[in-house]
Amino acid sequence: MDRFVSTYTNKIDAKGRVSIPAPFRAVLERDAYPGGIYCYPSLDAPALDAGGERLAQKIDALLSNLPDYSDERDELSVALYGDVQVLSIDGDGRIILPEGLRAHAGLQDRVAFVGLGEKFQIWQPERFEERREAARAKVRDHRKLFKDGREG
Amino acid sequence: MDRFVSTYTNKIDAKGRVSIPAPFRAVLERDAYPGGIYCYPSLDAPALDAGGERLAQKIDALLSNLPDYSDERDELSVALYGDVQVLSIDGDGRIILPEGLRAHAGLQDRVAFVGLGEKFQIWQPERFEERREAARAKVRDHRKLFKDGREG
DNA sequence: TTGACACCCATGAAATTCCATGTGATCCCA
DNA sequence: TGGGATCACATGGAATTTCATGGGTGTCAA
Repeated sequence: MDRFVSTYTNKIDAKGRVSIPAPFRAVLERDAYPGGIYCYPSLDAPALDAGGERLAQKIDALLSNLPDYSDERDELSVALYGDVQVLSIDGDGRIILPEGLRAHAGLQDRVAFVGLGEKFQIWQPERFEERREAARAKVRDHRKLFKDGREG
Repeated sequence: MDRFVSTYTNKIDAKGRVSIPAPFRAVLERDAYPGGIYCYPSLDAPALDAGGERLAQKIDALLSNLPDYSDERDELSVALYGDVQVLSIDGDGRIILPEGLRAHAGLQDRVAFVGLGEKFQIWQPERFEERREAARAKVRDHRKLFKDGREG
């Protein structure tokens, strides 16, 4: 199975274009639908979530459990589909990040592509470093707890 | 599979015309019946629902599950079909929104097209922003329900 | 004859496609 | 194993196309 792994940092050029890291492109080539990739603001982080067709099908599956024409379904649809943008990939493997998405993630001139398995995230590099450090610290805590439990 | 995805805001011109966003048109071209699109007031929001043939079939399916000559079916038929308009698409991909529909959604000079997967909605942009915020809040509340979806 | 509307064309801005360059990594062969 | 040739890839910019929008004209009906 193909996964998005590792982190790459690329530049946004004057036209708002960014190259998708080649390894990610390779994964997308098998999974993306011809039109491009799906991208939307992360719910709980100043970042963007992105992925291919597999990600979109997850959203569909989620909504298909709700009855047609219910308030609830419309509302979730708005949040799940209304915020999504389809970013087309040009011949050189680049996408254009629209203003709205850039604002949400605070992107300026460089972006970090962070592999998360079946999807990836797009971060402002410095912010991602902070988040990464926090995550490491947390893992250390957990390991410590685990170790204390075993040995204590 | 083709879905209506993302949100676009366009202008109503002096003649009452609005361009349907090109990505939506692409979806409609495969799905719409030649005459135009179906459009009607949303049941539970100050907005319009719209879509192509697939949407119409969904409505049919919904009604066919209810017993003939039941009050419920009559009411729903009226609610769903009674206010439906077929809007023809001109050579430049534009529609004209009749007065009745514009009134229901409070449309002035700009409209937001909101992709909802199998259909899309037409909103007065500011109202939609409020709804979008509410929807996001709700999704955050319901997070646990679809932990396996968007947040992987 | 006056609107309402379908059809056609013009235009500027934005997006997509195409081509060029630099650089770092990889490969191959002496 | 060193060193040159090659390739992959990110990046920059030009050329071309798409698209939203504005406006004109003809037709049909009230």
